[in-house]
Amino acid sequence: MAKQETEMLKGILEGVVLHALSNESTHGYEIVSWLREKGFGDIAEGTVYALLVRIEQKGLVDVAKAPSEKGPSRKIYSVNQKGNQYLEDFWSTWGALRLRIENLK
Amino acid sequence: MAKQETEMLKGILEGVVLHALSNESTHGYEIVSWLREKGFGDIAEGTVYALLVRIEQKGLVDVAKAPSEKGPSRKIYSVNQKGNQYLEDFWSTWGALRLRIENLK
DNA sequence: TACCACTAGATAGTATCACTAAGTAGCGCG
DNA sequence: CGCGCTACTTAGTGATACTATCTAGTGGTA
Repeated sequence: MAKQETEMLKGILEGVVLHALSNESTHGYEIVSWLREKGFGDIAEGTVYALLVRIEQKGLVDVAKAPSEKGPSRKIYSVNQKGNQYLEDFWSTWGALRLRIENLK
Repeated sequence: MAKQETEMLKGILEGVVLHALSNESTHGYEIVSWLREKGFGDIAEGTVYALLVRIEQKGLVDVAKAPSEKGPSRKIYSVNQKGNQYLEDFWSTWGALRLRIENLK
């Protein structure tokens, strides 16, 4: 991936994934393919799984185990109250930053 | 500063400063106050100076020494060819990312 | 059976970047 | 002389995305 994009994604990817989970609780593998659909195709799987562990440890999501027809059991992540609060902050921070950047040009 | 914003700035601040320098070559202290004007008020001085060293080492800017009426001599940074290329990439990366994010909502 | 492809997740180590905190240094003013 | 402003430097920290590799289960196929 382009190095610039890698750095820009910092602090953003977490919000993006959380946003996805707030629409529909699901598991890591599904998130990865969802990201690819949304144009974040170059993101490494390892990055996503690490991120999921992180938001779990921060207490932003609840986790449930679910069996899979094909493959190891899944971990289903769903955004909880704290996660929704975080998500709200994320969007407002993003909006403010976006505005300031656009005003530069 | 809010932790979310700190992370979001990664990879962006560099482009912002480079953009400022492309409009007018100037020195670190001036950049800091320019950033404050533009709404990036919470950015620590140390951060800016470290960033300037970085882009200098990357060869994105040329540096000239200039005396100051009041205080130690200044280092005047000006964007060179490589820096302009980097800046172009920065804006295109930013534009693409911004679009993808906005499309999520 | 042996192998491969796909699903699903974990882990160890690295690089980058913004941060805090503290310092150096020159100048003018009361 | 001490204070405030200008101007830059440095050491150390924390967060995050990266690469690369690993474990594991299921089904298909030569």
